[in-house]
Amino acid sequence: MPIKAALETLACPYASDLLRRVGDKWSVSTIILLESGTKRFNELLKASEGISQRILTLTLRNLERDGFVERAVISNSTLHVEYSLTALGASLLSLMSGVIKWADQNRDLVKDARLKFDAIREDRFSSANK
Amino acid sequence: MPIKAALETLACPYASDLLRRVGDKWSVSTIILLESGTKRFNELLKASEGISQRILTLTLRNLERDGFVERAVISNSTLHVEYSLTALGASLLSLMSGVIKWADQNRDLVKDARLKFDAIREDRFSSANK
DNA sequence: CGGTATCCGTTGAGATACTG
DNA sequence: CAGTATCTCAACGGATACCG
Repeated sequence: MPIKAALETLACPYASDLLRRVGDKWSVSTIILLESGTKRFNELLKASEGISQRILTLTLRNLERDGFVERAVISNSTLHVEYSLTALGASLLSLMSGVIKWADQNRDLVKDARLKFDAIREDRFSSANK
Repeated sequence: MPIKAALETLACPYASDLLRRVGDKWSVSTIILLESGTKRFNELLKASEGISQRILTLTLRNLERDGFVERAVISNSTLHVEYSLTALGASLLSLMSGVIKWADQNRDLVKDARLKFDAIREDRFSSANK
């Protein structure tokens, strides 16, 4: 039913918007890291292997902007910033859990499809490439 | 439970992969267009306002490669190509229907969060920009 | 009709160095 | 500690022209 509605209004801008936000390289893994509770910037940095400081900052800002993540500066003597999921972020995470489950259940089908597709393309161009 | 598992294996590559594929500009709307049945290339082109031939081709190739869409060349006198969802593609679409529903239900919360966030940033930089 | 080839501007992402 | 600044490279997306 939601799909029919989306079709009638031609495309579904809100879902596209969401998927583009969450379809970047680090957003989902960051949200997942925050599932187990509040984390500091450097905790997230260490837990996300391969991310740079700059990209983590951008990722967190984007998530914060959409209301999925909350940033709290703890006023101590030393600089201390804590990130946590908002209620909306937790809701998003439970949506993502469905996606994760689906991706896991169907990963072999996707893998096989790719192998098959790439093999055919390989055949088509093998003479030209050689 | 799937999230816990994903956390333990550190990140969820299959879901990230899926979201990046489906997080591009045209994949979801293309899949939605194919929900109502087989479509020809130019039907999809006309139904997707703003897309170019090249991008539609790339979008369809990617969807085909992952096994979500099937391409069939109809051997008539004139060139005729039909695209349709595979079973896997239909399954993906029903997953996406959940995403579409969520995005629709929470769009105001996201919108408000953005307005608030942007207003604060505006304040912070208004003196510098003026 | 259903594509490819080419070019080109914009955005995403990483490395590195510096700072309140 | 938690960022910002700057630079660089690659990927994405669009315009246009051509082709079997």
